[in-house]
Amino acid sequence: MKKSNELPKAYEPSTVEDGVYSAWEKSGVFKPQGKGAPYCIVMPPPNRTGTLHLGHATMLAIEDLMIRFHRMQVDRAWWIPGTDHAAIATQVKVEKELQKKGIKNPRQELGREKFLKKVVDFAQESRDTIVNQVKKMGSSCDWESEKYTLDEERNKAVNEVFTMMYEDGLIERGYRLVNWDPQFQTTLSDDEVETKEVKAKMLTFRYDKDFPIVISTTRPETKFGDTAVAVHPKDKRYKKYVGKTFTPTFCGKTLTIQVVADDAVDPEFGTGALGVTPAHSMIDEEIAGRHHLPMVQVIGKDARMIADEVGEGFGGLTIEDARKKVEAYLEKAGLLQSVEDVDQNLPVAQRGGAPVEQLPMKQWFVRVNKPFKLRNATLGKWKKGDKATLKELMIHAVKSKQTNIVPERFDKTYFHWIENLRDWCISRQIWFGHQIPVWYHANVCIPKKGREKDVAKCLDLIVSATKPICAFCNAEYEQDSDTLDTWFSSGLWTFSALGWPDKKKWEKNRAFHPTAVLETGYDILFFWVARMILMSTYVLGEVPFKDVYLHGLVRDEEGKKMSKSLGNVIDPLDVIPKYGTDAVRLSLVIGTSPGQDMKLSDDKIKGFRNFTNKLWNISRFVLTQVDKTEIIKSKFQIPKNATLADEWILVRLDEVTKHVTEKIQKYEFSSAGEELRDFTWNDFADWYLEIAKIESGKSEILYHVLQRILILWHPFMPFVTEYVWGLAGYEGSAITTPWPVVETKNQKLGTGNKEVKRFETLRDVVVTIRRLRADMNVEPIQKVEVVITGMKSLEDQKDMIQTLTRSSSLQFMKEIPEGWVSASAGKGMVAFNPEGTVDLKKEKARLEKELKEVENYLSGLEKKLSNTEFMKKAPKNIVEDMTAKRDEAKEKRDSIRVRVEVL
RNA sequence: GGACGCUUAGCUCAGUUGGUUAGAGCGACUCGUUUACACCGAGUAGGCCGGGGGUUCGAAUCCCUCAGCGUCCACCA
Repeated sequence: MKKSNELPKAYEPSTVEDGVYSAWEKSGVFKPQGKGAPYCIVMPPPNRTGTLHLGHATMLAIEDLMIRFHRMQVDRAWWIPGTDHAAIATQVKVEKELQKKGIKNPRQELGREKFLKKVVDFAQESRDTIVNQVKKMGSSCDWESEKYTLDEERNKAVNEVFTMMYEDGLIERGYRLVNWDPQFQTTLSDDEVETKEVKAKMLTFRYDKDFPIVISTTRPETKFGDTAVAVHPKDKRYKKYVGKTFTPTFCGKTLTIQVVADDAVDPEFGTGALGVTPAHSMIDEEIAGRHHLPMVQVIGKDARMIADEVGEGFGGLTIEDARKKVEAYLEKAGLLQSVEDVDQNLPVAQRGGAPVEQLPMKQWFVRVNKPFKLRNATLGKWKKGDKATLKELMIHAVKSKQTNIVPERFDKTYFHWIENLRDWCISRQIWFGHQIPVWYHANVCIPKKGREKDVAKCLDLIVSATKPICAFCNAEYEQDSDTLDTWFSSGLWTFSALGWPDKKKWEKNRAFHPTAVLETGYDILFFWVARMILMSTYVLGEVPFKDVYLHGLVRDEEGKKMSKSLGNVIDPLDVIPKYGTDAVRLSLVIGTSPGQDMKLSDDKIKGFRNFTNKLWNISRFVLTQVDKTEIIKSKFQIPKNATLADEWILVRLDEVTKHVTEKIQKYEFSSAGEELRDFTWNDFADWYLEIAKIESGKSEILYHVLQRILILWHPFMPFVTEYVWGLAGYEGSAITTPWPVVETKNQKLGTGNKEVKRFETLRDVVVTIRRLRADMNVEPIQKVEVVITGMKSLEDQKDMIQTLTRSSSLQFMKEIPEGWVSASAGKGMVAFNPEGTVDLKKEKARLEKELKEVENYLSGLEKKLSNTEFMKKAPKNIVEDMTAKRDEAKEKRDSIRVRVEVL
């Protein structure tokens, strides 16, 4: 072990961190230990699309904090790491990379097998990078239980749930309108579609000159697919046409247009008549559904016009070209009434940004509004066999507080999203992902011998993880080529990571589910959190996690989103070598609040780097003061010759310990860290350490306080605390040291406590003495007078001042005025005017005013405390607090009264 | 259009079912380098808590209203 005076003056994180981490990893402490209460966090799996960003770093810092805290509370803490295959995101990434290398159409050119191999290789590389970064952050996760959303076990879970849902009628195949991304040739869920504001032209026109109704649209090219014109039922202008059918010729194509009345139409907008295009607009599809209108698709998967369904000359055109051509046609034919420039919200793909088309397609859907028979007793509300919908389960999970969202206001957002939730399209036309476990019967039936009559019984479709064999004929089954939405597998994450559906593994880990908390950014509340609740309540009948902690997004100094194109990205791997992991972690945890975006700057991280260095130097100093051979390893006890300063620091230490513990439990990490920093820097380093330089015999206390500080800081800054722990020679390692439990039986803590007050007054005196020195010729006696009135007698004052100043080498006033209280103070003297030098009349007036205020305050409190209704519903601690405040105010009132009388 | 959030010191933000004199970090300014630390210490200045109204003995905090900024959802065809 190095001697502390040989330690470098500044903490050098880069020489420390890797060694500390690998020592932890080797010792096996990341695995759940002992027999405490299960405490499990399943890590939100980062996408295997490359590298981690600060959002991930935030997630890791907070989760590691919670895990370490609970591990030290001797819970069976288990943090399961993993990565997400991220289906479309990863595939897109690889396609782009391959295109850069000159392969224009990677999927066509390579074929499914070769292309998938490329994606899998890339995903593996990403995984290795990510794991490295996660370790760099100091994350104490159990690497031996690492999972992947696309590994074999997770695939089993996916197939199992798919089958269950299919059997329950919750998954069905249907020909419906879906979001289609023409760029990547796949469907998208509603959540993967964003809107972009663009300038558009709104045309007001007739289909042809004989058609009686004028309509408006920004998408004239889709009008080939119109099958109706809808008007409001009460609109007098169009009443005579409702129910009639027309056959106008629109740009060379004959349409069949019914006029229908529907409440969804706003009579005030445009002409009050809406051309209904069921195949290319969700709203129109709904209207069409109500009136049983046919659906005519005019745009194909390639985002070009379908030749058979449009007028001559329009087939094969791109949407843009067709739009221009329709407009030109209408104008030429004199059908165009007006053209107006409008702002339009264009749906675009979240990834890639291409405009999304709404097309009717045969796809797989999860039905969220369909009642089904529950397989388990669910959420304590439903019995096995009861009927409910998935939506109802999702709502009840949060309404009943079985899952708590922090901060609470996101409840509303969550409920609102669920209420508007439509069936979830889960099939994707991409290759990378869980292939849909559905098999289709080949068209040609070649009957097996003797089963000729049964051929009619051949099943068209079988849901199965493995290739089925037809009982009646020799036709082969072919698996659906589509894959599942990536969120389908992530929805199962909490329990699939714990081994479900494997019976043995699941039974072994059953106690860890529901997991303790899900910590993630609020931006994926819908994508993921809601779907995990859906899956877990459906499959297991219980919530996936007890709490949800949502952190804010990390933005740059100007509040902009960090993005590569803006060049304002702070890469965790850049700042970690510069300032150390501990500093980066602190800057992501302190000065932030849940659900609120945070701005991060280099200066902020630098500030916390300074703090880690402060802690380092505190330790260095303490270790020079301590002769470890003298320190007995038995339990720390307050020395018999303890001074007031000693008692004060120890009382504060317990107080801070208690507060920090409570705050972490309440997810108030920032506040906990701030209080701890204030104590460490202001109380311990700047004040107590200074006294310890002069007063001897403090080594035990110094050693004890340092130990406690290291423990309390450990979840926030694991590396420096662990390293110092070792240097200081404390028993074991910081990571496994039990969290201190503060005895509060005989020692009431809190700011109202008399003892604490006394010590604090004492500290104020010290501070004032320092000020006195600084302002030696200014005589700021009045301020000192205020401090002295807090003490009971002159004897007390003398005693206290002596105690204090013994520890001070400061110089004080040269001459002591008559009548002042004086005390020896090391090399000099310190003096106070007990009466103060204030104007007595002014002072009396001031006191009377103060008295009035206090009396007022007191009567308000008493009024409230005598209010029976308030007393009934008010929580105990509030009442206690108010009572204490009342007593305190009473005391103050009495003391002021006395002083007023004297004057 | 609906919902949510933000507005507090020059900057970044705390402020716990209303409580006495509104806090911290950074920055600014003054002073200080003698043995833990200049990645330091001791101090100082700086606030009509976005505007207006209300409830209350008492409001940054609760209610109403207006304004600016931001986010999400839905979308008008």
